[in-house]
Amino acid sequence: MKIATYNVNGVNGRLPVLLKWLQEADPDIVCLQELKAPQEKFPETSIHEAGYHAIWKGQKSWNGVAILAKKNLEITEVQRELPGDEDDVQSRYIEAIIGQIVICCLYLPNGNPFPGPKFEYKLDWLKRFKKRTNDLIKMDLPAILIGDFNIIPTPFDVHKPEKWEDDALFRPEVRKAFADLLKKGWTDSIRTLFPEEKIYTFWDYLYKAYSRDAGIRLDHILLNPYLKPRLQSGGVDKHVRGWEKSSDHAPVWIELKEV
DNA sequence: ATGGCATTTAAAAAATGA
Repeated sequence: MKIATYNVNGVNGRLPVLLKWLQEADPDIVCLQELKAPQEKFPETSIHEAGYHAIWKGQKSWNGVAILAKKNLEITEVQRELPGDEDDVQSRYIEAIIGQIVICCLYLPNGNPFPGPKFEYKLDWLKRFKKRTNDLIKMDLPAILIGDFNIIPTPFDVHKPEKWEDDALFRPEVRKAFADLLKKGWTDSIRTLFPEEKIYTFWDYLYKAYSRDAGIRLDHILLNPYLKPRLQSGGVDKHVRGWEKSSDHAPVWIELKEV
């Protein structure tokens, strides 16, 4: 079972890139972030023709998340928002059970500029997320937290850490939130597979960041203790970032052993 | 130290991103 996450940065603007990658990578389950499309503008037909069905939560202009699965895999939707704030109108969370695994697809708030209300929103979102993930650990089910966390977990995950000290992606508060998840028993699958390697998932469009490999690692796949023993392989499809009209993120994927 | 890029919405320029 191959499971991937990809911040597409506009699902319609990037549709050719998304379809090309789907065909090449052939994942069973894909979580998408930053659809940047209202609910009715999700390219359902094209996704279908590519061999997938999907659930999604859109929003005009910004945010938006989706879960795609091969048509032979049933998708049972569990949540279409992160519980805990009825006034939160941003489409950043969708959760489903597929192949007996709980898949939590998330697009965590960016939080910049720090300090300010956007950073406070990020911290609040993290608080709600912590509650949800603690509930999931208690439920004794295989579960994955997957998506664009907008968190650089450690200085090793950024090209020039000194330039990011006051950035909302790297602030101690959010790094601690990520570290707390690991402490609770979630496994950072990519870092576990490649403990010593420089691995990035995002390269800015500016400054020739991709050709200089000046990146950051923001997109993560966390496994609960039930799933950890099934982790087989994984990686970042870095070359996709070099394609014409690509997102500024690259797809990240893992493979799980069948039970 | 500044600006450099790219999306959406909507018809120019603003908001957002990381």
